[in-house]
Amino acid sequence: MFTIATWNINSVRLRAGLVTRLLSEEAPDILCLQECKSPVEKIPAQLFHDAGYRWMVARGQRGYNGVAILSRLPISDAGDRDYARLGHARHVAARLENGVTIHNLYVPAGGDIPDREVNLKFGQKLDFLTEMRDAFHADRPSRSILVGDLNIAPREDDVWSHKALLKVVSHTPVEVEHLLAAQDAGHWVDITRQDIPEGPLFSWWSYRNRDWDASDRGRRLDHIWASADIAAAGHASRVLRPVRGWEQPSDHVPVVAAFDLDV
DNA sequence: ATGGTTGAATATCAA
Repeated sequence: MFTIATWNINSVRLRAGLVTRLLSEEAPDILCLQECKSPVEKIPAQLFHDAGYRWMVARGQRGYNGVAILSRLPISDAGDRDYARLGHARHVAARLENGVTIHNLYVPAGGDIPDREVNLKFGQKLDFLTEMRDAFHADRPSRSILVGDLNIAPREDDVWSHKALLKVVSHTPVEVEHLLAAQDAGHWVDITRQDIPEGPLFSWWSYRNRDWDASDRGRRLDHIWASADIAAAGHASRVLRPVRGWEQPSDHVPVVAAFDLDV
């Protein structure tokens, strides 16, 4: 058995202390981070190493984006893809010794206006998802886990108000359609919803709310998927809501799952 | 309809 967590950390250097707190309190075998906002060489890898996470596979750039996989189980670098040719550090993959591949993704947020004719970023988001679909169609994943900030809340109960968010980027029908097409192409199973089929499970709350907890205007943007061949091994999903209340928090909280597979 | 906050890098851009 092993456990895996995904967390958009919104600066791995500013929040290195929150990362070590999570490693200490939750001790996932693997932690996938997004929005590290750091070149790889400036990620505090030694700190994580000293906390028992001796392996790291990462991609980074100055100021924006950035993804990292920390692990206390041995992992090897399994490459990356530049979906939609944006030149951004938004994907990295690692492989466990048991042959399981971990994909860590940070899908573009997509800007404010959900119309690719007037908002370049929205088009890039859709293109990114289309290329994910095509890649999974060309090479159907097996013994694979895909996690990350997918920046889309696909279901009605993945947002605080389906009606209010239908025209808000992250919950528009065209985005949901693109996300589900990528999921279907890879025969990916949403492990969080396999475990917890109904009800709100928000993983993100805006910084712009006076009281995130009381108003609870959240969205489920962070996901854990598994390829169909290993989906039955996934269980014990959790969304760590209290982390949003930690000192100087990220606007996202970790999502966790366990897999009953030999390591 | 609007504005609200945060981080990186240092004037804005991205989220």
